Amino acid sequence: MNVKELCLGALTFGDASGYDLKKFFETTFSQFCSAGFGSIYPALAELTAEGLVSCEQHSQEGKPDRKLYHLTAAGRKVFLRALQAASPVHRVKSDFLLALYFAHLLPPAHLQSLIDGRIAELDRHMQLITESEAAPDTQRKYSAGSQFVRGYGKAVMRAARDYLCARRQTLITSARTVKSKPFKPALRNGASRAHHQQY
Amino acid sequence: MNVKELCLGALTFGDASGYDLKKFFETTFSQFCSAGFGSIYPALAELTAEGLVSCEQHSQEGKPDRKLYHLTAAGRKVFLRALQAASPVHRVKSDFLLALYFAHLLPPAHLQSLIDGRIAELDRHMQLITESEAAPDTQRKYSAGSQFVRGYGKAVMRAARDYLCARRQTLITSARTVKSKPFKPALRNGASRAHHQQY
DNA sequence: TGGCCCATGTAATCTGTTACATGATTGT
DNA sequence: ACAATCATGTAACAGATTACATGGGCCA
Repeated sequence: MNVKELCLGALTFGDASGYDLKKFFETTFSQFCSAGFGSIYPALAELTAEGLVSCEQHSQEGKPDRKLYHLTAAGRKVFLRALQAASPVHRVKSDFLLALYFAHLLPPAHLQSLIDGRIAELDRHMQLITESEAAPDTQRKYSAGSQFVRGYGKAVMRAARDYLCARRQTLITSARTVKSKPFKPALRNGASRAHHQQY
Repeated sequence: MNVKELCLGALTFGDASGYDLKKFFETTFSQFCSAGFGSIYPALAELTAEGLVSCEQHSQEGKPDRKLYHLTAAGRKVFLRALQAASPVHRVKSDFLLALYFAHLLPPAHLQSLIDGRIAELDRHMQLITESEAAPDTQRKYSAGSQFVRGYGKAVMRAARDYLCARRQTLITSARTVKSKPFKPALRNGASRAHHQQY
């Protein structure tokens, strides 16, 4: 799913401007995707050219003009097709976990702030979900799918938070001890047939 | 963290070829990143040109030649610096969750296979982690960081699995009922100042 | 007065994916 | 006979990030 399809999907919930879509992605879709203006605006232009969305310009007092985009019948069809055709890949890209993997190379203080920061981030994110559940906004908030995904997010983040809290100290102390005795085994099982000078 | 830095990191555990690194990323690093040959080989070439890794060619009988890469002192320094400088972003990109968000637009059977498939994937992944913990391989497997990350993965995946199993039926049934009464509220709070024909 | 919100867009750059090209060996 | 493993690479392409450019209103 690229930004174009993401925009189509968001527009199934109603008309919106590029600016609105960015906000929407940041809040409602933030658990599983992200997109910046640099990809949203070109995407909307292309979708308009393809006839998958229509666009109306609106003048506002004291604010810049807005372009309100609307999903066309063709756009809806394309989105539904894409939704069913896409292989449901779930991918995590985390410099946080990468850093933790190399705990033995990091100062304990850095490790600590890394984990504490992540816990705070998780708390903030879970808080936002809870608030969005409480606040009466649009009907979309109560759709089965959105409820399910919010629940999923909370469950997974809660587990992450619990794990981080429980194992935090263990990691920091054991990383410190391991640090003193460095090891460098070969990455592969087969014995290396040549040797390097720098060892 | 890009592929170049990822390669440097992997090479802190010992010398390896591009092919080895791919395997390594697929197994050990799979929880938080991924990389294909198309990025690994160019990355290694660039790192060699920059003097961050050194390279030795090895002839093998019955197998293609291998280029064994070795982290230089400069490379190690660059990696440590990058590791501490990087903002520890944790990002999820999931067409699976996106699809579930639009449960009201999908046939129940499709929804079911989506969730069942994901559960199977989680089981497989958790199984792989458990196996890698049991199998005695290199010392790296027992480093504090790798243990921590494996535990994290298992905890989070377990929570995801539990949630999916518990709410699966609820989603499928309630998505079906919502489907019959479509709604289209505006995406933003402010009332729209113009109207479209296609409604 | 400084910074954030609203609002749209372009252009350069970075990064990674996909497909192609080659080729011997081993297992089913 | 066919697929998989081992092994390295290139080139075209897709996709997204980043920085830039513009400009009024609002709040502390």
